[in-house]
Amino acid sequence: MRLSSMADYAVVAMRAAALHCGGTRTNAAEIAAETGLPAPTVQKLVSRLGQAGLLNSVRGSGGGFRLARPAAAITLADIVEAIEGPIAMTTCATDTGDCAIEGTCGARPHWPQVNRAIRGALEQITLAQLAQEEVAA
Amino acid sequence: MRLSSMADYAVVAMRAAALHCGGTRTNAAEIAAETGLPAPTVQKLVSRLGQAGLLNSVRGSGGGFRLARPAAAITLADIVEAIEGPIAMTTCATDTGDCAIEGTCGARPHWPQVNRAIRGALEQITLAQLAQEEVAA
DNA sequence: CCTAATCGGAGCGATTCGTTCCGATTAGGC
DNA sequence: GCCTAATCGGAACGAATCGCTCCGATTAGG
Repeated sequence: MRLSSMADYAVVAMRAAALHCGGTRTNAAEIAAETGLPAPTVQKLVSRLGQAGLLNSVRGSGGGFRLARPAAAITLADIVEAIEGPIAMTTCATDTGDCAIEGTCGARPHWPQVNRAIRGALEQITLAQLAQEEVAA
Repeated sequence: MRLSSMADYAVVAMRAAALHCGGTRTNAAEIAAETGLPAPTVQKLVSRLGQAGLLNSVRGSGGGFRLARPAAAITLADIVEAIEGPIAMTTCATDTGDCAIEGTCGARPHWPQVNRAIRGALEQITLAQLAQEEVAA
């Protein structure tokens, strides 16, 4: 019920990237300096975020990355899924057959409902909202 | 973003306990047999759940435990908090001062809002709903 | 008073997570 | 056209948490 540190840092890093909203490319070192996160960790984060399609990255000298979509079109659910994989409370919701009590688990049919509720809550928070200084009422 | 196996099992165990709704005491071994969970694990679960006040346990020969409240008055949030502690996406939401980037973390003011949304989603699911065979629309 | 059964807490092993380092790739300068 | 420098991408190591199991404390029943 607590998201991993990597996902936590990813949100912070994405917020920092969003503050470069003018379309100017930034790089991992700059994000690390602005956020105070360890530089290698930021590198790993942008790598994962790039694979997920949230960041467009350019390699080589003078390269860097920028948001692939407007900040308003990126939600917390997108960022969390990019780092942690599908949002699911239980393993049985995504994988099949690896649960020993699958046969007798009467709670299983109810998990999709819970997952939808959680995911819906995260989809309502956009990166644009997080980029604001003040918290919305 | 994925709850621990212990919390997952706790939900299954609590559901099994709720099926003994007639007020009859059950014991850890019985729950283990019904759910297929390892008996020692069930013992640890009921211990934690008893401390949290969700189960009333009676020790000694012929002892056991039963729900401390009606199933409709126990929510997923209660069970998860009993096993995993306070529901919080980030550590900075509960603890203070242990975050290295606390000063520069602009995302921090927004986390309470997220936490409330998640917790609200879990509070809407009661143990009585989980005890039903069919999933509610 | 003794025995048996159950809850409660402590210890160990395994898996995952987080961090760090090194290689592959590409733009810029000579 | 070639070389250099800078950046992303993936792989390996160490640490911490989590999950499982065993043993002791407590209490009802005989």
